[in-house]
Amino acid sequence: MTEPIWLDARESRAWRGFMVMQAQVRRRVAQQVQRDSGLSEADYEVLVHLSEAAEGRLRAVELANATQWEKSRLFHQITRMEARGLVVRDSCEKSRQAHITLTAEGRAVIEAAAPIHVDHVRRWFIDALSTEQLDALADIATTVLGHIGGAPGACPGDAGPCPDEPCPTEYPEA
Amino acid sequence: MTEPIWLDARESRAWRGFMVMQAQVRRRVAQQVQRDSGLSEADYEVLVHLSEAAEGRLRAVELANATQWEKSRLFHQITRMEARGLVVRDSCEKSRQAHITLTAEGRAVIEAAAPIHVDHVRRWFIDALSTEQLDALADIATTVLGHIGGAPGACPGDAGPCPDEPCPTEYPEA
DNA sequence: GGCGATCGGTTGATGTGTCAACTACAATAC
DNA sequence: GTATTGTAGTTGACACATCAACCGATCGCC
Repeated sequence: MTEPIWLDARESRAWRGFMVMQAQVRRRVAQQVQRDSGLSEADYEVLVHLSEAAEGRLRAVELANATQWEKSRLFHQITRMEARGLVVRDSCEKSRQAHITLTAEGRAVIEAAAPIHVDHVRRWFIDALSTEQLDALADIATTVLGHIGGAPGACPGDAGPCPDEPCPTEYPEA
Repeated sequence: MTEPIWLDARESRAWRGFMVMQAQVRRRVAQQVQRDSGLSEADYEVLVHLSEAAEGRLRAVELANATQWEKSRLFHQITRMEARGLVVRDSCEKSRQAHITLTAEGRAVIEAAAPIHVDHVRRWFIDALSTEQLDALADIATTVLGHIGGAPGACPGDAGPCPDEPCPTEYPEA
C-alpha cells in the first residue's frame, strides 16, 4: 500500500507480452476448433480428460482436479454437454458418487477434433518457436507453477482412480 | 487430415505447461483484483487503456484496437461499466463517433486498483522468474505475436487519435 | 450415541464473451 | 444522382464462468 513497486521495463515487457500472447493464441485456437468441430475450449478439455481415462469414465471430483475447475463450473459444463449427448452422468445410487462417462458420440467427436486441434496449436504456437524456446517456456511454466504451488502435469492421478471397486458399471458405450 | 502430426514430448510439455500456467496465473490475479477492487479482468483492461489516453478518452474503435476485442464484446463491456458509473459514452451527434470517457469515479477506482494489481502480478508471476526467464518469455511473446501477425505493443496508436478535431468535448471530468 | 466439520454434489442468480444480424453513415463506382 | 460496398456501432440470443447458498453423506471427536 505505502509503496507500490511498479514493473520496470523488463518486467512489464514480460508481463504484457505474456498476456497479449496468451489471449491471442487462445482466442485463435479456440475459434478455429469451435468452427471446425463445434467444440468450445471447455468442451475440448473435458473430452480430452475423459478420453484419456480408463473406459472414458471419471468421478466428478477427479475431473475437477484434472481441469482445476470449481465444482460448480464443472457441473454446469457437464449439464450442457450431457444435453448435447457428449457425456452421461451416472450417479450410482449407493455411494452417491457422480461419475461422468464419455458416450460413443462424445468419443467420435473428440477423435475427429483432436487432429484439427493439434493442427491449430502448431500453426499458431509451436511452429513459431525454436526448440530452445519451447524448452525455455516449459521451464518457465514449471517454475511459475512450482512457485504458485501446483505441479504442471500433477493433476492427473492425484485422487486415485476410485478407491475400492465402487459400483458395478452399467451405462451405454464401452 | 491424412496425417495428424501429434505433439512430441518437448512440444507437449511446452504447450500444456503454457496453458496450465496461463490459466492459473490469470485466475489468481483476476480473483484477487476482483476481491480487492471489485474489478474484473475486463474492467481493469478498459480502465488502464482509458487512463493512459489523453484526457481519459478514446474512440470506441481505438479501444477495440487497444484491447483487441470484438466490437460487440467491447459494447457490452462498456454498457456494464457505464451502468456502474466508471465510464461515460458521449457519442457526438454530428459525426456518429462513439467516444468513451473515464469518469472521476472510474479514475479513482483504477488508481486504487493499480497498486493492488501490480502487487498480485509480482506475487504470482514476476517474483517466480529470473531476469533471464523474463527476457526469454518476452522474446517468446514477441516471436509468437510476430508469427501470428500483430506486434506485442503495437496496439496503441495504430488508428490515430481521431483524425481532425472531431467534436467539441463537453463531458464531466477534465 | 450425538454433534459439528468437512466434502462432494447441486442449484440459481448474475456477470461475462461470442455469434449473427441489423442500422447508419461514408466512400467509391456506375 | 444512385447503387455498392465497407466500416462503426448496436442489439438480442445464447453459451460460458463465478459466486453464494444449500443438501446429504461421511468422518472425527466428545
